[in-house]
Amino acid sequence: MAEENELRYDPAAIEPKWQQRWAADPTLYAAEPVSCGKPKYYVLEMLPYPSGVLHVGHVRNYMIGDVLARQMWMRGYNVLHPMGWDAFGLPAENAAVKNNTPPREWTLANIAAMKRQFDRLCLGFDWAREITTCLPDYYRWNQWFFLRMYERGLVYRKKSKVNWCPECSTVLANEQVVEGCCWRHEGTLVEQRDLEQWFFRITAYAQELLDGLDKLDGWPEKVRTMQRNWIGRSEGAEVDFFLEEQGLGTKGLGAGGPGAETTRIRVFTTRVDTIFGATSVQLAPQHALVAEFTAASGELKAQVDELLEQQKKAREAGDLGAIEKHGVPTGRFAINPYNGERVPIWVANYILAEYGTGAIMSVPAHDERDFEFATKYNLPIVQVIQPVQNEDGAKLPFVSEDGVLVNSGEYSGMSCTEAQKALQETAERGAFGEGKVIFRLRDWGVSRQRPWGTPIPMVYCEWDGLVPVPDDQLPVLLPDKIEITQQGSSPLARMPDFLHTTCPKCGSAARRETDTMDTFVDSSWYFYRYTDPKNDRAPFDPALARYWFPIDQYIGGVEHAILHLIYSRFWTKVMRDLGLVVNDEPARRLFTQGMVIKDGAKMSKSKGNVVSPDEMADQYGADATRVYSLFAAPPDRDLEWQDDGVAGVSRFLARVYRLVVKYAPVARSARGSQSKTQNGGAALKLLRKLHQTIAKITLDFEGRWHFNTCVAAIMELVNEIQAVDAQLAAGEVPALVVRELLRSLVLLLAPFAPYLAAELWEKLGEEGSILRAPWPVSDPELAGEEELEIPVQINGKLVTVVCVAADADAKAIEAAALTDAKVQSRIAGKTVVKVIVVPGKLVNLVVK
RNA sequence: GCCCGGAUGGCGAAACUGGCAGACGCAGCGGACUUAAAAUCCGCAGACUCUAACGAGUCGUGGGGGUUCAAAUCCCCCUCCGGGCACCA
Repeated sequence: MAEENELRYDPAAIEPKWQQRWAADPTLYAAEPVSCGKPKYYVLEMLPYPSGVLHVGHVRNYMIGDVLARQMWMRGYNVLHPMGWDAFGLPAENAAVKNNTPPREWTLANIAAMKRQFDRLCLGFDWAREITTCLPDYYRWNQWFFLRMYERGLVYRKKSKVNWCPECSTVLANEQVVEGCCWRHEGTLVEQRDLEQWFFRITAYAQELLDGLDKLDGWPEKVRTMQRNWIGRSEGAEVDFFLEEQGLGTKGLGAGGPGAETTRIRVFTTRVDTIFGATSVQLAPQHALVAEFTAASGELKAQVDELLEQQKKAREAGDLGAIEKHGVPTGRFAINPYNGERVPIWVANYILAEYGTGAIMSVPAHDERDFEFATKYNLPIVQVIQPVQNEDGAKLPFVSEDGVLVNSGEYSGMSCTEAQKALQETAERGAFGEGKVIFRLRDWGVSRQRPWGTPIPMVYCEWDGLVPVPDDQLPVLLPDKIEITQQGSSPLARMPDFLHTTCPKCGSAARRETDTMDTFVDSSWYFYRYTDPKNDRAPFDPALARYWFPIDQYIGGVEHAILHLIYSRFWTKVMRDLGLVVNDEPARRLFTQGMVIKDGAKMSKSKGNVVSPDEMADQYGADATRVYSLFAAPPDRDLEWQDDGVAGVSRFLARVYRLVVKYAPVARSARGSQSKTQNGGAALKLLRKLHQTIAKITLDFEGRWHFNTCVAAIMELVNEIQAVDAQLAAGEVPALVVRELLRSLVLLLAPFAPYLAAELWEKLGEEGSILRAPWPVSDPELAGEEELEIPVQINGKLVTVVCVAADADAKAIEAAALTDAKVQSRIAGKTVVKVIVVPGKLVNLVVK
């Protein structure tokens, strides 16, 4: 038996010791070569932005991934568990202005600090594969991809309305605008500006991105739904209404050809079957035709300007949906191509120029919004669909799709679906429309007017125009010294050394593109670089990517559901089409962890409720911090952080330490082998509990990831061992059993509390690193109970519990229940109507 | 408005296929050890009622209804909280 003073658990001594030992052997966390013959497992947590201030909310997902990685190592998988830094971005520029430190210096210092924190928490990353996106050996491949995509027409430049955040002093992608505000600056309204911008043609993959979601059954339904909504597929038809030339009736009918757009108005509708009920055409204020109308009428122009102003205000208020509908009649008319009906053309503030064709037909009888508008402005309402089931007639059948057409000429009598098909065919034959699928998804605007990002590898030459930088001139390096300014165009444009270059084609003086790429470009493909991080001839070796991809388990916050997670899906498809990868999707399974809450709010610096992992580790140890994070709630749920809880876990770890150290000499003395059936009494009970615990934890790892109940199961096991301490101390439990118990206990604990487990592994005299020790296997024979306690209910209420043999059949259980004294007294004088016996579970007597 | 989650003791939670509700832990209470305290160990602990006590009974998983021998779990309706989407034609 060990001395008292050896029994004190001191993480401050144990943890640095093992941290140092493991740092000296980086192969411990390294993935093995692809030829190792083991099954591969790629577990990845989303790479962090190195902000320098880390709280326990940030590290929760790394702990989840780390526990998983450690268990997979022990189960004999070739595990890839890398980490890197999403190191470009605005905070570095802001810090640069504030502290007068270059962004690069600030960023690299933060990375060093965060890396130290990660190591302290024993997050087992393969640092040999570390990537830092702000370094040229990484971002040159952003440029390389940009050029490949440019060659394929997947990158283009155009002038367009873009979202401008005045706080960031740069353009934002649609995905980065949340409720009209910048995603980084809550409350800062995004302005609309007209700028020349670079775009990635993500819309070319819209349908595939949508279809792929059906196959991603390892992703949370919530994320898939959000992406579906974002992509926003609508099936319908485009139809031309003919513009009535003033005084000339329907000239231009069926014309087409050049100039045709001035004689037609193309609308998009998902309900072409209601077209006979169209009583007006509504244009967005920005519609090209509106400009023609207003040119002729100053009064109309003033009215339209007012509509534009209302739209702008609503957009700035962040809620275009709440705009009060206003419209103005243009005094012009359009001709319905199906029935020649003459309908007025209006301009309305709720029509979006950027969706569909920027023009709609208004069918008040069958669309709630059109109904509202028509009622307000006294436009006619014509019903053209008769619902199959006549609801109480007062209500208009706004959206009924299972109706029959009426008042619709030759189409009357058709069902809505039949009519849609027939009407589309007619339009196509008459060349005044077609079936059309449109998406809400827009192309990804990637230009940023900031200096701390990947330079876009393009050159403007007076003679050759836009010229891509040739591959052999990559990377286009950022200047060493960047002078940060917050206003106007990108600071890079004011740095002559960067700006001025020569044309790669003709050699004459030329000017570089000074916009940089959105940082989401960096994170769209980083996980491929981990497979081959040092490659200087290609972004990665396709053979390595083929081995490791797709990612088996991706872990991160749900806030990236439609940013990073849609961009990286797009990127994977592009890379597949470039022949670099064979997988269609980057990650097989996605896990989104819950938030960490403190004092009722999400942990954040601005709320002042952050808990630092360093402080926790100082006070209770890294192991206790880890185990608490996993024990307090299942990983997918929000976690309410309580320092007292960490203290409790720390007490538990101290108990484990004392228990193992106390009986380690017994375990070490064990010799020979013993048949598993030879044990009885306390030894048998302990072995049974042990093997039940192994089975439970193994199952949880494979299935539902309820790591909180895994920890609880280990606690139960420890409690049970401790309960027979007297017998253990008296030597009543064979040394071999003690050895198996302690050894397995330490192994089960190893993924959760790696430092403590390593220390105890050594104390048990075990050879080799516990990081690669095989995961214990549950023996079903030992895990099985001999006797079971069967609850007995009368009329569904628990009365007592009877003990029966584990293999007792229904008859035996029923007999045991009926002969029980308590049961007898309860059923005396009554009739047992029915007996339900569920072997192994319970007995229920129905008594009258 | 629409679509996802969620609601269980004083608190975090557990109950995996409908089968003993509250495992495990925090906070709490009582005891042992100690001159004392800390640490540790042992025990109690959903609410209510009855009983001097041993015990016994009733209620109980946001609310209401239903299915079933049996419901935290399945079905219908409702409330509240969190998240996402929202004139998308």
